[in-house]
Amino acid sequence: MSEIIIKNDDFKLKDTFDCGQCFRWDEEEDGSFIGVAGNRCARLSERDGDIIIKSSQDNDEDFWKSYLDIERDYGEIKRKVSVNDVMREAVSYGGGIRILRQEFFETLISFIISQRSSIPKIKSTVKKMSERYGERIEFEGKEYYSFPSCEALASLSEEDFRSLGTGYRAPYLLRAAQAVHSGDISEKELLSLPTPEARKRLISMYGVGDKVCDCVMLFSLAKYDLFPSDVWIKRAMAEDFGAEEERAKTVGEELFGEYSGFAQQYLFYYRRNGKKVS
DNA sequence: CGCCAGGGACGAA
DNA sequence: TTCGTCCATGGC
Repeated sequence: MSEIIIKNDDFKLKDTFDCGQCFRWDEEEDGSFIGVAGNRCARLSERDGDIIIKSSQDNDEDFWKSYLDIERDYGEIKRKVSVNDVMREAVSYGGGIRILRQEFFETLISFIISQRSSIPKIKSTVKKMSERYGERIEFEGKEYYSFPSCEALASLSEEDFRSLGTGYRAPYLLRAAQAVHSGDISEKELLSLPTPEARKRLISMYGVGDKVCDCVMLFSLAKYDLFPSDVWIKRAMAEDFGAEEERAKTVGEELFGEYSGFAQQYLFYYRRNGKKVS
């Protein structure tokens, strides 16, 4: 058990955990968040502008600094993406967003589950999967479960996935777990590749399309020069940037370059959770 | 390009 | 209560 204090002006727990990038964090009555990352559980709270981390593991500061992307200067990012009034409003609304550095396998599986689903449903499916096939973690007198390893999931049957409520995604999930377990898809290789090449590798996987591919690269592989585009983003790009919907991704990436992923998160969170225009 | 795939949540009727 | 629609899509 350890307590870590992190000072950071550009960080709000709610913005970061509610912007749709993660499925393992829940808000408590007192405004703190409890979640599981790797094989530890933690409670994060805000006090006087600081972030307080109570982790189930000792000497855990390095992990959290990486997971929470603490070393990055988000002030600079916010200035770079503030290219017009809409982006200034988006940044002002969700200025506490940080892009988490999540585990590759967990992110891949979670975003395959996420297709054509809703956040509460995805969260409950990931939780059930972890309870069945993950490792138990005790924290503050309660039980939590780590996300299952690729070994654990690769040995399941399609029916096992179906019984978790994953529906038609079951074969995608099984094949993805097997691909990672066999080393056919490796995080190490993907990290070493530039975005276009990593994208080709990921999108060649059965059940991984444009959207899932971009989310995995952005949320777990620290590739920021991509602009994940879904219906909300397409709508926003059409209304706020005059881009044709099918060109949303291209226009976003041309406009924001290496900051595309950050820009997309501010815009998405603002349009989806914040004040709506028109 | 168009259709379909589970299933749950949510609002309208 | 029931029905229609939506949901951070992708395969065929």
